[in-house]
Amino acid sequence: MINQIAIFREYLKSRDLRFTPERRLILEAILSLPGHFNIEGLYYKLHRKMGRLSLATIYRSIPHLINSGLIKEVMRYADRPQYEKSLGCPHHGHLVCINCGKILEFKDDEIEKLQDRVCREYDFKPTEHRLGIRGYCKNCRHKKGK
Amino acid sequence: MINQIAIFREYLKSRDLRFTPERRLILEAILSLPGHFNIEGLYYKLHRKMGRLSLATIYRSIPHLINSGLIKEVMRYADRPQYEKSLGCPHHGHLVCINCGKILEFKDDEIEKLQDRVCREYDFKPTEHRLGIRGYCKNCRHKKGK
DNA sequence: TTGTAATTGAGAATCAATCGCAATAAGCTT
DNA sequence: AAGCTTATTGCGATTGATTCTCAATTACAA
Ligand SMILES: [Mn+2]
Ligand SMILES: [Mn+2]
Ligand SMILES: [Zn+2]
Ligand SMILES: [Zn+2]
Repeated sequence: MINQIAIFREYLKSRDLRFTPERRLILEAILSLPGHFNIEGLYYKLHRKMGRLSLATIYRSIPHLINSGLIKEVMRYADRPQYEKSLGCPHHGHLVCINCGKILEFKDDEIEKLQDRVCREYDFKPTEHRLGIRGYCKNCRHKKGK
Repeated sequence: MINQIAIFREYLKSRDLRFTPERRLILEAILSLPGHFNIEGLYYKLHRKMGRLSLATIYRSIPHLINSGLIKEVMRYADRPQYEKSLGCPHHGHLVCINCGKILEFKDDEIEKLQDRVCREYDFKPTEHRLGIRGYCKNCRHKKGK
């Protein structure tokens, strides 16, 4: 995680941007978070811990964190975009339960390979891909009703 | 397409909803559209053709069209959700060019099978899935720059 | 034709995200 | 260490898509 802070600092410097305490706090909060997160959750976490940190500042730093490769947007199914750490976190797809909201992650190299094949077929140079499956998780499908 | 109107009418009746001229016009406009569409485009198409048709009415009928299986939301990458006809349109993934905006569609049964396998592994009952790949299309990748 | 409950259009309301700006401060240069 | 330049912050105002409110209309079954 100290590593990621260094990466962020370096990224900022390379673009003539400043490494501010606010940006450091935002990144640290994200790194200490377990799974996915959204702006709202991040704001409350930071706002609770230390008094003032503007929501606008969080919104403004998200693009920088994405461009530096530290986080990525993973979903936009629901109301708000969801993000997750991307450095050191292998690419994966998501199973989203539309009943209880639980999100399962899965990794499948074969699918990734087939995606590459599709891109080759179309002479398409991919930069990002998302595979999301919605439905009912193990618990919810067996609870009752279909 | 006459078929789809019948389906919509039946769906509405089954839920004690009314088959209004506005709903018919909205569905007809969608059916006459070639590919993907969004609310804004639909509104302008309908508004141009025939004077008054409220934006609110369009927003209100989208969920009904989705629930009746006639359309589905396919993307939410960009600013606004994109929809497409779903009846008689086999499931497919999307290649979205982040330079020119072009959208290519692809179909891959092997990927679909692997997705099913993943669902089986997790005892997950899928209702919908989306595979989106962003990057540079054939033209844009060869134009200039990387 | 009548009655009832759903639907419409228009504008108001909501709410996430962005913007504008004056005060602040990061970080380079002496 | 101090000064300078320019990016950044917080705050409130603004935007813009979507939803809501409500009175007037209308589908549709009896
Ligand atoms: Mn994930
Ligand atoms: Mn499509
Ligand atoms: Zn569940
Ligand atoms: Zn392109």
